[in-house]
Amino acid sequence: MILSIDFDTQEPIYRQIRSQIVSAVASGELAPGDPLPSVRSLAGDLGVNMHTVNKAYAMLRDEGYVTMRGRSGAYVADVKRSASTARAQEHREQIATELARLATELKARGGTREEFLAIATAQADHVFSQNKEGE
Amino acid sequence: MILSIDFDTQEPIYRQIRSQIVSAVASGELAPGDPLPSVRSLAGDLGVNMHTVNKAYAMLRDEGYVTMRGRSGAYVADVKRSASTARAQEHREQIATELARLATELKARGGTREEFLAIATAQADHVFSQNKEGE
DNA sequence: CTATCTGTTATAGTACACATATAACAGTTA
DNA sequence: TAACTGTTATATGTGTACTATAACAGATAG
Repeated sequence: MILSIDFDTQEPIYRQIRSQIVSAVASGELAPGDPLPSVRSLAGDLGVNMHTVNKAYAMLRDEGYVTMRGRSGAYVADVKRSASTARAQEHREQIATELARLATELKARGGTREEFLAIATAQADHVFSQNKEGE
Repeated sequence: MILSIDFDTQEPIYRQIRSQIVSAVASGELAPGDPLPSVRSLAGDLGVNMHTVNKAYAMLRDEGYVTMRGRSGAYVADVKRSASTARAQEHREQIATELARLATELKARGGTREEFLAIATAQADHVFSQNKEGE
């Protein structure tokens, strides 16, 4: 998988790395057991510092997306098998909170319930139709 | 309307002020023409600096939520009447982008399209059912 | 007209997050 | 055993958030 960093945006680099890896997990481009590049090599490829990549990896580890195996490095975990975890429940509650926030923003500008759900459905159709297996 | 600031969260104070005023506009608690407290009095009530409130007001002004009238102060604007503005279009695109982001996050953890739409519908029902007129 | 209050801008200081740089460490493995 | 992994420690520079003090132009109540 290829990561691309935008240095001109407000989103921190380590979050960009984290988001793109999560996206790859979502699309199936990264499957459980797949190895991730080492923090040093990825940092070199992206032109960023080692600690920036390490911060992204540590976050992915804390979120359950990857596991570390000593020298072997970082591997994609089977996060989908922990759907009933307390962590997974918190994750869904956080998504619900953010959805409510977006709905409120739209409503403040005159948007309707149907318009919000239309946008949500369109985006869901787009996201959940993507199912890549190999690269 | 009463604002409450959480000093222990990561969300900046000026964003908390801005969000709560937008929420009040969405619920109808604040209607077009309603006056907002002055930056100095609100800062005093909340126990924050004047510039922090001013930063929130400036953002609300740039977003079209409020208008300024010299000494009279800040008033709630009729932002719902500018639904076909370029700014309104950007706002909807930004919401769509964030919805896609949330859908991707849920999918990465094994969530389905139906589960995402179920959460979105539940939140939409909750948000769009709130319609306060007076305070 | 004039004093007052409004948002706004300028300057300065503190605190924290982000990113960098260099260095060293424990654990795993070829 | 040597090499590579993630991890941690320390230090530096930059940008944002918040505070503090001060002054300004514009609108308005008296």
